[in-house]
Amino acid sequence: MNVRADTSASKPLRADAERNRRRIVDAARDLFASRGIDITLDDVAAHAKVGVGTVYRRFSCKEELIDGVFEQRLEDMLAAAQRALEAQDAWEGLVQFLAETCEEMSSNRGLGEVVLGSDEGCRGIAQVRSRFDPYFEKVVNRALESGQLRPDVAVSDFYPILGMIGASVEFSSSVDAANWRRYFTVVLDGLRGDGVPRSPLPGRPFTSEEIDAAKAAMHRRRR
Amino acid sequence: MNVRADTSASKPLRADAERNRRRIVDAARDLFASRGIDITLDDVAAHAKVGVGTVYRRFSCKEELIDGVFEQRLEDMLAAAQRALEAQDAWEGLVQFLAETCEEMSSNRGLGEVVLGSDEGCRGIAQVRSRFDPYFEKVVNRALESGQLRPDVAVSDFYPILGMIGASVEFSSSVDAANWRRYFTVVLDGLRGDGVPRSPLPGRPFTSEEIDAAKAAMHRRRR
DNA sequence: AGCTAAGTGGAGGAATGTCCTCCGCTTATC
DNA sequence: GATAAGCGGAGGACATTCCTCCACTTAGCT
Repeated sequence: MNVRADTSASKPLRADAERNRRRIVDAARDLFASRGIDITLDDVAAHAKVGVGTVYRRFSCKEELIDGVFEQRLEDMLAAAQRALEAQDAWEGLVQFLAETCEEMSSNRGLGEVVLGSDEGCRGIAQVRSRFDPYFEKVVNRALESGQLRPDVAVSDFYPILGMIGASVEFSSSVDAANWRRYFTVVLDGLRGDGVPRSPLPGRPFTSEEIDAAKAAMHRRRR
Repeated sequence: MNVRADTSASKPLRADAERNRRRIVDAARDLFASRGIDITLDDVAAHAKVGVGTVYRRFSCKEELIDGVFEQRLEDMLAAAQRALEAQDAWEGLVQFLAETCEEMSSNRGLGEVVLGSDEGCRGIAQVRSRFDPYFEKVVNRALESGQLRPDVAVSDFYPILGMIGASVEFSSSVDAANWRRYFTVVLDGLRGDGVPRSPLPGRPFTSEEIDAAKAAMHRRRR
């Protein structure tokens, strides 16, 4: 394992080097979004159209790149949690936050892996997450207190629950990228307090051909 | 890719060879259950305490081994579906079937991968599955007709739904292998028709230390 | 007891993939 | 136009997976 390069204030990069750094980060963002966090720095180099050496000179390991790219995404989630707290209705706020997050996960494969993965080696992410947690806790507690969220769920239950919805996002992605909303709705309805009305399932179920295609894609992805 | 060895009636094996074949299948069953279907035939050989050559002589590729091991598990699922049809209450039947299947998935990591994966190269599995499908369809339709299952779900929705519960099983497995039941219950409550009463969530939510441990384990599993 | 076909083990080669270094060349900047 | 900073990407080191090969062992027959 490598020693982390010094990211804190060092002398400014030469203009061309700074330009390349940008291209690397952009390429990494794209690749993390489309292929998840299990990409190699060599992939990133090819996609950014720079040599591998250039990537390794700027980012001594993948964690630094993950940190650089996803810190901003987590800031977005934090902002979404803050907005959720401002919603008039507690349940609406929670749903809005979860929907935004899942939406983001469906267009960014890496995000789910980061949210449900370990922080270690990613200082920036760990730091944003620690600021995020109390907000999310408030969002959940508010919905609990209003009685709209079933009383026997807890904040920590939302990790496996996000993981579940992430799985349906992944399953759907190769065939109909919006279909996860059906299963998201099912889960929300399961989380509702008694007496809160259900919502109809959006979209339509998969055809059996689509199921086969989705299964084959899952199989392929595993390689 | 390899040509499939002839599994159909060939001359009987010598006693010691037959004994070894057994040990290989037993080892494969254990490994598929504990580590999923992404194991190597070399792993199987080591676990069965035979040489790799012996494994390759009997099973020309991993698919044959998967077929041999999981055909029986799918037969079990088929039997569970038949039992579900015999339950007095349609909803109870469906829940019972899903619970049995998820239970099995939680103690057999490979099963979920086979159920949600592609059949290709696994004749036995494909064949059992085609017999299974109509029974399951009946189980679901009966619950739809009784009004206990929400009217806007379809049979095909149960694939992504099983995938979701599988994800919660995986997330829970390293910390508290029974915790998936909470999320299973949430999903079931989301699938209920209006007017059918909820069930309380079993178990307890994860502590935040357990969440960290589970996230780290997910991370590690991805390697 | 002895013969032989069947079966065995596991070293190791081929193929692939990932990580990362090194150094001769290019270029921004003063 | 000098020079330090930066660049590219060939390729070495290492790991993993798949699978073959063949010298040796053994079951089962006579």
